[in-house]
Amino acid sequence: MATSSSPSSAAPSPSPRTDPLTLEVVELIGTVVARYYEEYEEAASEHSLTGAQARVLGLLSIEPMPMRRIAKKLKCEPSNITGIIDRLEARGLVERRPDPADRRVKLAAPTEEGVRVARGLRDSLNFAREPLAELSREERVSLRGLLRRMLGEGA
Amino acid sequence: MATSSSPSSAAPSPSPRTDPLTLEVVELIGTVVARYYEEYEEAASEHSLTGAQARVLGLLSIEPMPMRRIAKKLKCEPSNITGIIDRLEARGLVERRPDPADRRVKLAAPTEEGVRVARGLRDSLNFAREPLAELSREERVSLRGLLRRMLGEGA
DNA sequence: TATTGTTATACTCTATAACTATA
DNA sequence: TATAGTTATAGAGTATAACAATA
Repeated sequence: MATSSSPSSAAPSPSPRTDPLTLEVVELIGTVVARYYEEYEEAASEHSLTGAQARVLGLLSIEPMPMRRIAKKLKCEPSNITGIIDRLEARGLVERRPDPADRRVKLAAPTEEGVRVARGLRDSLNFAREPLAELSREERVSLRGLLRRMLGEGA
Repeated sequence: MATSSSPSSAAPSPSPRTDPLTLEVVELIGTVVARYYEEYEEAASEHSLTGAQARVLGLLSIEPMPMRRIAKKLKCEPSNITGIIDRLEARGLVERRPDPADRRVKLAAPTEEGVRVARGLRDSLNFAREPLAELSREERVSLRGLLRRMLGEGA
């Protein structure tokens, strides 16, 4: 922390755990996460969906998939997906289709109505995320770069 | 403000909803949020706490407060806090104290053990958030500025 | 024998409404 | 009368374990 020597060009970090700057950024990220989450739940609620239902529907609206895979994406137990799909199906937003290649598998796919709701959800989310409009184009490019670096190669 | 001429210096944004750059940044923020949330739940779980319990304990470790206020901070109904505090109290991490000024109020405060657990939780979180270490000091300063701008005056 | 989806069970979080004890 | 905390209730998400159908 205090008087580190830091020899090289751009010292990567003096001591990531205690550095006040890092703690401040961590705090800010926490705030972003909290706000984002709130707004996601709110947007879901406006469409009479729970957060989990909205996440599953959003996932399926990109690509139908086996129940098992949904569980992996959501990082929860497969048994939970049964109930979530049940409720989405009861509302006519999702249907279970047989997989021609493997009769054990059920493919969950959004109905037309489900696609519409997913689209509406995505739109209200983009709207909610508009704090980004505060930033100029250059700043958004900069933010994109920093977030990519933070997230590593994967993103 | 559709086809605004945007006279000033740095054009703030062409059309925040559809601009590919903005969508890309939104996507990245979504990834950060998901990862952050996962790691939070994971850290809580390592201390045998649920996410909600960890959030309440973290809150109280900064400052003891009336149950009602916890509900406001967590944006949930006050009746829910009763159960969460019950479970934290049963584990000896939190206690209910009378408020000398108002006998209706109960102040929730962490025990010594609760303070220790809260500290451990915070440490594992900071550890989990270490992707920031990828960034140089300058980059973190830049990120801090961008996040502040995004979040508006409040932060 | 292994895998997919399901059921059964138990726990936690959530909102709503009614209750109590204070104010 | 209004407020703080609680209780009761019901719905949803979660993990665990056991099951049927299929591979």
